[in-house]
Amino acid sequence: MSSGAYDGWMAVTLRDVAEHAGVSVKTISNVVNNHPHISAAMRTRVQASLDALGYRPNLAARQLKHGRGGFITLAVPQLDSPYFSELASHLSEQATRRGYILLMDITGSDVAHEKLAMAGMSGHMVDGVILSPLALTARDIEERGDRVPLVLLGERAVPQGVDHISVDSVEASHAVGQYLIGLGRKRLAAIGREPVEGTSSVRLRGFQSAVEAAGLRLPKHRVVRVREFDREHGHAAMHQLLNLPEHERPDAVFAFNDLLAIGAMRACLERGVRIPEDVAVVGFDDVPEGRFHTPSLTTVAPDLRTLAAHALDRLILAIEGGWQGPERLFVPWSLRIRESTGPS
Amino acid sequence: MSSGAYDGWMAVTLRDVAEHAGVSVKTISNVVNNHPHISAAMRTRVQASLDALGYRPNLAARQLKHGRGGFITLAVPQLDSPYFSELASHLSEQATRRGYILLMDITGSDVAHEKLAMAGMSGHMVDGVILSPLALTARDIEERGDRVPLVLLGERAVPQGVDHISVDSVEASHAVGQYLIGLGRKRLAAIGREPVEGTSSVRLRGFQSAVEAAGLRLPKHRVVRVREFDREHGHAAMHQLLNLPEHERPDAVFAFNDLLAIGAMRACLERGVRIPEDVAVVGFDDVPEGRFHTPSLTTVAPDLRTLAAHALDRLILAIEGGWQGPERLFVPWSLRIRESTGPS
DNA sequence: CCTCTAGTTTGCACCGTTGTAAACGCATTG
DNA sequence: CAATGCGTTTACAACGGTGCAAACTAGAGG
Repeated sequence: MSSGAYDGWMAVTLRDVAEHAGVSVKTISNVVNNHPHISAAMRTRVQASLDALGYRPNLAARQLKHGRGGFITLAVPQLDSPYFSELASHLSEQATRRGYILLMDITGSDVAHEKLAMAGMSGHMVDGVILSPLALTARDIEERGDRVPLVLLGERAVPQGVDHISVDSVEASHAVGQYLIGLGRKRLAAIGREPVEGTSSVRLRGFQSAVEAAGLRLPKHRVVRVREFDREHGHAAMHQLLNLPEHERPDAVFAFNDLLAIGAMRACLERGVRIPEDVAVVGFDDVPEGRFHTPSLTTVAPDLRTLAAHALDRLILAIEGGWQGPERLFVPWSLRIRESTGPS
Repeated sequence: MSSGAYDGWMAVTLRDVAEHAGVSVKTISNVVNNHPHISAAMRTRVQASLDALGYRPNLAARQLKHGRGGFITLAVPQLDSPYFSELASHLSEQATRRGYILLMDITGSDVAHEKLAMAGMSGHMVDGVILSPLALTARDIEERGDRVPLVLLGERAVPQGVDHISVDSVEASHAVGQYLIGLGRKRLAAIGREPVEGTSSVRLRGFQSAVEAAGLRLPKHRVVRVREFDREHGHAAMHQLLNLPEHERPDAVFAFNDLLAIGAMRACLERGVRIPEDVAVVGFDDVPEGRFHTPSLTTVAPDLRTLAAHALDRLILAIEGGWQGPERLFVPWSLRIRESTGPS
């Protein structure tokens, strides 16, 4: 081969070890995979050669042979958001513990990219996919051709026939609404409505039901639409709310994630609006940043560790052939009350 | 569900396509890799079969054949820190664009894990490693047996003979010192000294040189040691500084990363210390969180995009066999002045 | 002493793809 | 019309590892 990836360094193969130990290739393979029925003498002898040469199995060859790769893809819209990077951390750690390697695929909320990820990305190396869809519709997912094991995360696009894991946003958002109303707040607002069916619609539904159950209203102009769930959009959205006429201005805001909430709080500061005296703010996700923010942020904390565990349970079940049918799982959550809503 | 005749799920191989098109396997391969010297007629005919069957090349086989895997590992101590997740984002995106897939390996600043990562992790699939060492010493790195192409990031452990890329922390920290002194601050402090040679010693050196050049002092008790660079430790460290006797208490603090700074600011709030009036605070990294914090954080912004680009340039050079010897590269940085140090 | 088993070890084919070199056209030439 | 050449297609052998079944050990039993 021409291309000199110079450096005579050549990987040690089973053949090399076999030669060194003076036995057949298959025997080495047997020892490596510790098959039963190997004599103790042989085992130690082979092990010595193995160590001497520093053998490392070639994963590519292995997976080519028995068709499975040991890779799982996590496809998320972005990594540089604390929610996703924390999720990725948990998944990566737990996947490693279970003998899989987690690949990360950043889709950038691009439909084409999400479809590609869903199809198992780059061919046959990927045994399963954990997808947090943002752009994909339920139909897109239903109609996927490939049959790579798939687990969906998050609130968006819930098609039939696919495993789906999330926090129960409706319930949690309902609790947020009740909590704010319990504080005596009357003019509630929400930040984070999106154009498509997804996270926001679910959270809005729960929140709205609590508001209406209390005989209050959540008028359209106090539900602000955003394009992305980041600080900048939260910031802009809050300014919009503060531009409302005095008697319409909110005294409590539920932002559908923490980043939006943090942006919103910044806007309050700029306008001299006090938190929590003038406006109470609640987020969703419990990112570490919210705990150290001034004021610290009241939020819904989903149990990400459990989320990751469930996702891997279901995915590995499907990969290893024990899948019995789709499940819809919810993970625990809790409301973390902090300074942004004042003393309870 | 729909999609015609070929549905029974089995990966489509070159052989299947060859049969379908009535030509040899190699011809299909040629078309897929668009080799020269293929007649237009053949090309369209094969393409038709390719599309009809939905062929996807099997990466495992491909890499088994030509020995290279197309994978790069990024090994970082943690992902759930905004600095690393942002870095990972850039690297992942740029790696994909260059035809490599980025694997992430979270070492948890564990020596053994870092060594493993450095050795190319999981056998032969990984063509190169980008490592941000935290626990490894320069000797560990020098003595590595494997010869997997390696690029180091960050300030720690700079051995001979290995590519190394970072921001020039000494210079940047010097600038931070000068800036604070220029604001009229006299009792400077630093947060983030570590037990071992690394990021902190470099930043401390630059900062200290500026302080001393101005005829001031940076006494030991105003340089606080931390075990980790996170908000909690910054918080504790600042409390420690605020416990100093009145005349020793700092009027300016340089935290060696933004998370420490954010924790420190929280401590100030708790003690009723005003920022920037009583204490000016500066961080390092320019994480998005600092821009939206109250007060927003003055910090050193390294150019992560360039950092990622350089790292990949060097690594891919080594992988593809054009490496001429180690280089030490610095990426641009800038000082972002915000509320935590007041109007300049 | 020979057969039978059970326990070990081995040879071989094959996973899907591609490099190499040889075979096949087909058209241009002497 | 045969010789030459070029562009196109094909057969075959790898890459490294593992499933399968055959081949070899011994020790047990007849």
